Amino acid sequence: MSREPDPPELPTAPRLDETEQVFAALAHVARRQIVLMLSHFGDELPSGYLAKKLAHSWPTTTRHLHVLEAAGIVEVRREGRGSFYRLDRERVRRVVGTWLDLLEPPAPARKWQPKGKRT
Amino acid sequence: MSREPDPPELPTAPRLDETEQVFAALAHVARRQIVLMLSHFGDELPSGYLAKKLAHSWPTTTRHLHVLEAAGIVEVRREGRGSFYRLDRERVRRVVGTWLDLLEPPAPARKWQPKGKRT
DNA sequence: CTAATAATTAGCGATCGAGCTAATCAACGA
DNA sequence: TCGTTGATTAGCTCGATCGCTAATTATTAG
Repeated sequence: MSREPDPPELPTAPRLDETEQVFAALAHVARRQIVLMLSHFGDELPSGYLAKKLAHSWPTTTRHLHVLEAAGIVEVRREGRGSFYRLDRERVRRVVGTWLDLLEPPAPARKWQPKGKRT
Repeated sequence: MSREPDPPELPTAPRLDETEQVFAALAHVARRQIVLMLSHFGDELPSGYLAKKLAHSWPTTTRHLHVLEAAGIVEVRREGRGSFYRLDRERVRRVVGTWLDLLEPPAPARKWQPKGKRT
């Protein structure tokens, strides 16, 4: 059975811990700024460049980058003495977007009513 | 000039501290659960109902609700000895959604290049 | 080899967040 | 009035997070 050589774009629903990590990572303003900087650039940025912008010390930025990396939000490519970070836009969109979609009100908008009060 | 008597739905861009509060509030799984419960119900839920579901003590739930309220994500209505919480769906959608939209790549996808390396 | 640059790791102090129990407040029912 | 129920407030502890400086690693330049 050789239908598709590789499922190319099946955006599986985010796992629970994925959601956890991504939302936790995005909770800090510095990390959201990093994400936006990477996004605005479209490509990859070196660690030092980000560190300079962030009004924090470089090691602090490094740690934020680690948090983002652990959450799968960014990937790093090492070359020479440089570290180049790249945003996984899809992942952020998928995890956050999917969660946001859950906010749509369900069909008939059930209403809570006090227990044991029937009729 | 009487065009519209009242701007009915001008979703102003989220303020910076709004984004901060909302993202911080959504960073905790229990609070995201509360939001989803409220959303799924469509209407309002009493504090005790939420507390029972959450596998935490009631005071802990109370505090989570306060965080959500401070972020403007939920509103509370007191009646008798009950507290009824309601979700502000629009606010969540607006703040999170707007931020998510910033992730769209800008037009030509600029690329970073090392400084002082011209030509 | 040595100096300089890019980046991370180590480790510290301060603060914040989240959980709990106990105490308190407010409204209702008997 | 008195007890019960719904809910919050007070106060504590533990652990995680965040920021920093100093030290370390690794690569490149001279």
